[in-house]
Amino acid sequence: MNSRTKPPAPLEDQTFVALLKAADSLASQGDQLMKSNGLTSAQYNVLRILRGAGPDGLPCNAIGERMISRDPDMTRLLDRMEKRELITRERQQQDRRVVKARITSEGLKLLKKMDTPIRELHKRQFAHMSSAHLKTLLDLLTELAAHAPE
Amino acid sequence: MNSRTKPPAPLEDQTFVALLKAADSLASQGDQLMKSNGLTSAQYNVLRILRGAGPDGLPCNAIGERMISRDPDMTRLLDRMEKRELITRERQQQDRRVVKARITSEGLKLLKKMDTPIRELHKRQFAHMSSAHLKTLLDLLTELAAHAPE
DNA sequence: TGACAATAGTCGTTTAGACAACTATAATCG
DNA sequence: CGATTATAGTTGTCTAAACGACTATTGTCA
Repeated sequence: MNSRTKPPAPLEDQTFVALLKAADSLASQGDQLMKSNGLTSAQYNVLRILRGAGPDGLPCNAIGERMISRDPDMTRLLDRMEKRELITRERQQQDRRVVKARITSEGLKLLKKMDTPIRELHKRQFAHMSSAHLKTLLDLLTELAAHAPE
Repeated sequence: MNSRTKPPAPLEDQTFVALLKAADSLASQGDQLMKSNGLTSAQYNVLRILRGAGPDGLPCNAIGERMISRDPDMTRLLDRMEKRELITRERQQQDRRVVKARITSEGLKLLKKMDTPIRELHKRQFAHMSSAHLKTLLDLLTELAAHAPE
């Protein structure tokens, strides 16, 4: 009896789903913002990473390692960005296997234009949360990341 | 002076990135498990939703609403699953606009086979976290979801 | 009732993601 | 040195995602 009420899902399962849903919700709002600037979120990510890397640029695989979600086809992702002149690529002389990517001034300009809207989006997304809760959330997520494989 | 140290990113920005990275990490482990059973995570999601819906099935758009990340092309997602006989589809007589999907016994069998491995994956993913921390994390994520747009 | 709007799903097309096989270069070590 | 292995990136191919336009059916209300 009481056969109609399901047992509650285990805490880990609930958290798994909640984490993915929250991430999807936040990300899709971010995606919209990127898209309105003609970028995918992967492209935006690459630009931010390259801005952070400075004028020395970064080899392709180093970009991949720093991305939020690793792109399995960095070559063609960068192809598209190079075609739009958001980045440049140059094969290294010292080690001719590596190709270093750098952000162009046009890429920097685009990023700069997006900085404020993105900052404000993130503020809005967490606006309802006290900064203590926010800090706790960040700590727990960091803890989670620390134990993730590689 | 001290011009080489960047100011720390605002808490919201850090949390945004940490949330997306954590979700990506957990999800990609999940994806591997799905894939080893011949499913994408979207397909797995649909199967779980349809199992939860019971023998009455669900209209396509209701499936979309319940998914972790809404698929913009439910038709062809279900096409592929119907072709593999994991689900059936049937147009309703009462309202001939709606098509109801139901899980087949083969779909149920596949899900059942995956239940334990998935349960164990989730347990492993959160193994390092005390159940108090886990509960806190779930609460914070739920709070976040509650304030997300629709 | 009959035009208009809303809802549910489908289909065409372009583009990007996933995976594996491949090329080129460099490092290692007997 | 020369064979082997490791690293870095590229390319081919297949499938799926994204986006919009489209069809069919039902609801609304003047």
